[in-house]
Amino acid sequence: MKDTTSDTPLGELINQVRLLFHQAVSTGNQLHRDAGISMSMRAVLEQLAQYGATSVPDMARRRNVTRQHIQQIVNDLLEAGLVTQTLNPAHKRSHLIAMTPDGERLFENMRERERAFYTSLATELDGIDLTQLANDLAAVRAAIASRAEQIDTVST
Amino acid sequence: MKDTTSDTPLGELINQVRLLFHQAVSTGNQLHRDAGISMSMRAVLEQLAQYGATSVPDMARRRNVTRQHIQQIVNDLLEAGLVTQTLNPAHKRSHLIAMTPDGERLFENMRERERAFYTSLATELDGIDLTQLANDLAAVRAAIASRAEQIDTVST
DNA sequence: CCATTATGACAATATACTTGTCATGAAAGA
DNA sequence: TCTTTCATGACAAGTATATTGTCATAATGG
Repeated sequence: MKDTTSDTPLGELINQVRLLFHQAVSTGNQLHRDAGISMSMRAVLEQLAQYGATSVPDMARRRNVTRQHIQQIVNDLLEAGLVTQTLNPAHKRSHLIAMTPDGERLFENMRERERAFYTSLATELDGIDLTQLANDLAAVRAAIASRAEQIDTVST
Repeated sequence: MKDTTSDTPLGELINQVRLLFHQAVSTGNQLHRDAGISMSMRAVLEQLAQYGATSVPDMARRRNVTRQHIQQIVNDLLEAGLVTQTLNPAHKRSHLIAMTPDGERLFENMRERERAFYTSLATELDGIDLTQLANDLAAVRAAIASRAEQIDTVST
């Protein structure tokens, strides 16, 4: 079973990254579908759980996406009552986003489900150093990003 | 510099996969933007270059996506004159998709550009076994996919 | 104080997909 | 052969993740 359509190592890696990305999003959404939570919303909740109350622009900067994108997700979470706006001592206009008790409860449930799912994969993932894998991917990404900056219609 | 928002190895891996996926798509589009080719179109062209003329459903099966999705891309490529429909000896109704000379020329240009880009990354990627990385990702994906099948509102 | 930058709010667009439907042509079994 | 089932093409709409653009206003920094 050949899943590749590429003939260069990097091309093949990117190909696998794409496949795994879609699998992960799809499985993640499936896992949490009854909670009405998308993977994007999950990512925002995770930041709040990990770093505490954060402003929208700061979350965007941390994830390297546009503030508008985070704003959309946060608006959905606000509507769902999973986060609230609190005063930002450092900014009068830009309030901090914080999890509500409901949000915390829901997120913990999600984590529980994920833990169970991860655990069930233990056998299949035996022999793969996931942390090393993640580090290598980060290195590849950094390399690509640094070169990509230099592209400026350098076409053939 | 911490790019993670996760605290489990698998979660962190998925996180890096997402980041690299977006970086790759964005860089790929940037690299080929003057050619008017998206990464989806590129993937179809690559299949045709690698396997020769193929029917739409077969390409979809090979990439594990819906035939409708491939059809959309192929329609765009047809409109751009980069591929044509040829008679399928094995099927009267389902024609084969083949690259036109224009398509082949364009694809070769793209590959040339990519090769140059990859080469410029050699130093940064030194010490990383991209092939091993790709294989490991494929294994992780297979593990997730096999478990995901079993999810059926197994919520907490 | 004034110019620049940051934020929020709103809108539109892009990309890579999916699901759904329907007519028809092809394949497979009774 | 007949007929039921499956595959394909054509078309439509929707989803998920994210982007770019614009505008008014608030905050910051020289």
